[in-house]
Amino acid sequence: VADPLHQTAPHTGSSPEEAGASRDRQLTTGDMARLSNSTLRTVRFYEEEGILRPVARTEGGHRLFERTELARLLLVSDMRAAGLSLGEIKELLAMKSSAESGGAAAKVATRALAQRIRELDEKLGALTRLREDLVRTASVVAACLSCEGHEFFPEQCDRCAIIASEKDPPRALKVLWSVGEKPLGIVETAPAGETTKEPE
Amino acid sequence: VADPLHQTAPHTGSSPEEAGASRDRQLTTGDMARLSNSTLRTVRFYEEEGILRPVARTEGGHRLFERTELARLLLVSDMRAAGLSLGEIKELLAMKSSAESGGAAAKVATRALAQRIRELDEKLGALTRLREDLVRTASVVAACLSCEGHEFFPEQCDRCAIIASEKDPPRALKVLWSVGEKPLGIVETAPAGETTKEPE
DNA sequence: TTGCTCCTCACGTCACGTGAGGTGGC
DNA sequence: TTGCTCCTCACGTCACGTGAGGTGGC
Repeated sequence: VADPLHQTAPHTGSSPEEAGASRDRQLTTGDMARLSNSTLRTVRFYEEEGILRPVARTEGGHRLFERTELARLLLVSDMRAAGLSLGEIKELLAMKSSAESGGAAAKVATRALAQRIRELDEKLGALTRLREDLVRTASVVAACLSCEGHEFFPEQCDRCAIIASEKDPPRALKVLWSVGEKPLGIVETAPAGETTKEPE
Repeated sequence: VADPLHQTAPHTGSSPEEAGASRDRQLTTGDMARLSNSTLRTVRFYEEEGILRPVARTEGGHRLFERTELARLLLVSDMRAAGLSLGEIKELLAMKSSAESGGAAAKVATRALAQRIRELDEKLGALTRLREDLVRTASVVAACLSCEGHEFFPEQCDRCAIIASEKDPPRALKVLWSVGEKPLGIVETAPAGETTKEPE
């Protein structure tokens, strides 16, 4: 909802010609964060972790990055979003430089990449199944939009014809729409009669 | 590699008839963990968070769960794997019980589910793009398998014909296979001559 | 001179992991 | 009686988030 970084337009200079937003100029920490949709803190943290390295600092101490570091950050961000830990990502980044020859590096990299691709396929499968489950759930729940003052509503929807007639209902429907939950504050030893006020 | 829970067979009793692994028997914390591929700690943590609730305890203090709680745990696990926070998941789980009528609940749920489905689509897109990038990278790197003692190897692979001839190379190739990195221990002010020992 | 950007600590948070030390049930 | 399972604290970890207080550059 609220974006983590002040998402103002990056280069609101007068003319795009002279505004200095040109290619292959060095990037600040803020540029890196904006262009990768991450945060200042993340860029600095990745530097601490040895994943990114600024080429220089201004005399004021501001970091300056090459554009290749942005590509690196973008790859790391995507791999993090795919669920890899920073340790696993570091291994991938270090594969080539820790090999003795090109052939050795290629062998290690081929294996590792194939493994990561298999894992991505598994994850894509899981997310797709969840998606289908939610889609089917939403289409059933849409039939409840006109449910007002129904005798079954909060506690016994599973006895309602709309829900009960579903053969092989999606899991999210079973979990979200079956017996209502009372997550906290259940008072089982409460004296009966205080709960419902009957009109006198 | 090593599975987090001791993955022994759950019910190694004599005959499957009498071994008591039947349907709708109550589940222990360990059953819940095994059947959801999570851990004892996670099940307990979800109880602390109000997401799961055991129906009872044995006199020894062991938790007992209904089978519906397993479905709940499975849904929560999948949503966590999809990147939702426990706070977001709790909101989804509480939607129905916090609504006034069936229609109101359905309205809230329809909106929320549609939103989550959109987010899943975005995530699926991102993971698919990463997958394609890795696949293309692997297919290029496969050509390096026979690279031995090459003049360009560690530092100048981007000048090698195999790499340079790629028009629009995948990002992972650029990051993983361009100029080699020396992540730690760069000594720029080192006195020259100590690094390489020349035979006398 | 005024904002906006970036800096360095340093403590907080989220979702668990990982023992320590003890009991339970077949 | 012996294992294996489960229990309750309680501290650790990973990947950052979030101020506090200060400087920088157009």
